[in-house]
Amino acid sequence: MAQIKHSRQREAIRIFLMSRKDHPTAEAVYAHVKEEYPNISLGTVYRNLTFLVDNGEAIKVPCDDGSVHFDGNVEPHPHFQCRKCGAIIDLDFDGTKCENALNKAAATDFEGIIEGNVTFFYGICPECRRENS
Amino acid sequence: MAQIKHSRQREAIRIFLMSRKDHPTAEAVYAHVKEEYPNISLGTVYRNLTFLVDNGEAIKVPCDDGSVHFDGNVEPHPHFQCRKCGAIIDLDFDGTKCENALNKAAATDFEGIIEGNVTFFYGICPECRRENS
DNA sequence: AATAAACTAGTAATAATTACTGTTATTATA
DNA sequence: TATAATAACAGTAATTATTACTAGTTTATT
Ligand SMILES: [Mn+2]
Ligand SMILES: [Mn+2]
Ligand SMILES: [Zn+2]
Ligand SMILES: [Zn+2]
Repeated sequence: MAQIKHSRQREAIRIFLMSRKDHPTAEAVYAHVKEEYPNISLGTVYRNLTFLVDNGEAIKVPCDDGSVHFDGNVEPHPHFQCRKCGAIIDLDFDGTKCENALNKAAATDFEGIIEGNVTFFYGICPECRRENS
Repeated sequence: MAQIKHSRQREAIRIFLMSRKDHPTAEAVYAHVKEEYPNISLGTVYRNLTFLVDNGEAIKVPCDDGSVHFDGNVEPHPHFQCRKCGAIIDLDFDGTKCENALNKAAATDFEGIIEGNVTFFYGICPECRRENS
């Protein structure tokens, strides 16, 4: 029952995450919030990102290349990463049907419990595609 | 055309990976190969794991929790991680159909190129399920 | 056997993240 | 509104995973 106190820094981080669609890293969040709070510490950013994730106000997006990004959009939605530039992009389609089908298929002959799955897409992002052609 | 020279250490790592079904981490590989080659360096393990992955003799399995595991089974197959104990387990079913369907669905209204996707399952492994009940 | 270069052990360096500590900001309450 | 309790902070140190470096060793070729 430890109470939660408001903090300007946490709020700034939250607002920033929600305003972005490009899934910033902890470092990117730090770089931005530093403009408003020049003394903010990187530890504070990490602590609050974890806090927000734990409280359902943000999502942690661990990518296939090992990098970790954050998302202010907590609606479940699939992600895509560009093999060229590493950008993380939202994919706007509903994969629920496929997801459920996969879970069901996976559960066959499996003695454990399949609770769900995360599908991560990769390829070439629109920008890199244009540049390349 | 840099030639490749055989090395006992690399071979030991390769053999060990192939003999395992539990997807060891770099550290776990190190711990084991150290028994046969007490002087082997952790750097050598990392270098060779990367080598094997680059040469199609192993697969790198970056998990949702940030940990990185390795797999001597290079046949494409889906993975599952237990939320309780963290174990990585192979799932023996063919998800190709769903995967293709997902790629197609994802490609709709997407200006980039969807090359593929990685689906990672999570839940409770058989062992943890038994213990818990 | 001699040579060249790939590979190794040992160690140092880097990157990402977490832990610690004394100080500050926030909230509840007198 | 002042006081008190403590959540949260800044600054820094520590940890973890991984990569880079270098002098010496092993492997393959002549
Ligand atoms: Mn997103
Ligand atoms: Mn496997
Ligand atoms: Zn791109
Ligand atoms: Zn388990």
